[in-house]
Amino acid sequence: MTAVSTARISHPETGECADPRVEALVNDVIGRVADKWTMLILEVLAEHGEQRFTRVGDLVGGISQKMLTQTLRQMERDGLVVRTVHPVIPPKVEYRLTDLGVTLAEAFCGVWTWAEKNIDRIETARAAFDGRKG
Amino acid sequence: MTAVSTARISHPETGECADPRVEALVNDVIGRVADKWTMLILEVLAEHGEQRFTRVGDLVGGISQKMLTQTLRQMERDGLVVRTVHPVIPPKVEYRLTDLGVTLAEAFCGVWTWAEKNIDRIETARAAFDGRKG
DNA sequence: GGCTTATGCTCTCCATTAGAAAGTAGGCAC
DNA sequence: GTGCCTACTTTCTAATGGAGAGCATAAGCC
Repeated sequence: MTAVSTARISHPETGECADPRVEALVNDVIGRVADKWTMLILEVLAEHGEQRFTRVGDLVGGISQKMLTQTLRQMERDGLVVRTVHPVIPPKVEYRLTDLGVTLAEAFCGVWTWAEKNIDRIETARAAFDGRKG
Repeated sequence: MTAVSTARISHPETGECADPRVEALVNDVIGRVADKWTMLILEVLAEHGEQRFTRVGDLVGGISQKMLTQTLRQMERDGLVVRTVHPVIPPKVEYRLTDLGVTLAEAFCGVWTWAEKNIDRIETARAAFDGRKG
């Protein structure tokens, strides 16, 4: 929690952020990056290195081609991945993380480990909640 | 990257995950947790401690009441927040993070700091991309 | 007795978005 | 020619998100 407060550069006295402009930008970045597909693709590329379009889709699993194209394009725009087109027939396009993408993947690492460690607690909590209300 | 690989408990040789069942569950958890509003609410509660409904909405900013209710309910179901109803008029309901929620907030801390540190790089990358294609 | 205020939640309507499936391009094997 | 391969692209439909109104409740005021 201390860490989180530090991270947001907040004023503990007022409970408000020092710079609302910075806050807005951070929220915007979070809004883009905290996307299910972005996280999943990031993780796939971090784990498997450079991969081509179809392979990324298979590794992610359950993503439509449209979302795959869209998300990869957005990640390319944000400088998270590099798109390499090999002008051959049939077409071959490879994607790999940039340095920026790698650092983001590392930042998300804590969330992955958290998810793995706490799956049971979440399932338990869910079952308890549903038993109470559902 | 090493860290990420470790996180997913993968087989470096095959590039596949050891247990597809675990992978599916982790992906499911990530799917829920890697939500813009979940992350934002988590951060607000981590930074400001226990808060009531309207205050959470104000602190998050730009969230509709429907989404606020919905996301808080889901977080409660997943055991991330505790919902305390004070039977007074007008109604007063307070939300605070559970231990589980706190640990998740800490896990996300790295992403926040990453976002703050790399806003400039993202904006630069975006401008370059848009200059090239847009 | 009404009228206002306050709060957390719900409901309804409309815009945006995600997903499934079919289509496109273009060289190559048959 | 027919079909294949791959990375998209388009189209159509289903799901989701957001804005705003409504609801329930009761104290406070006139």
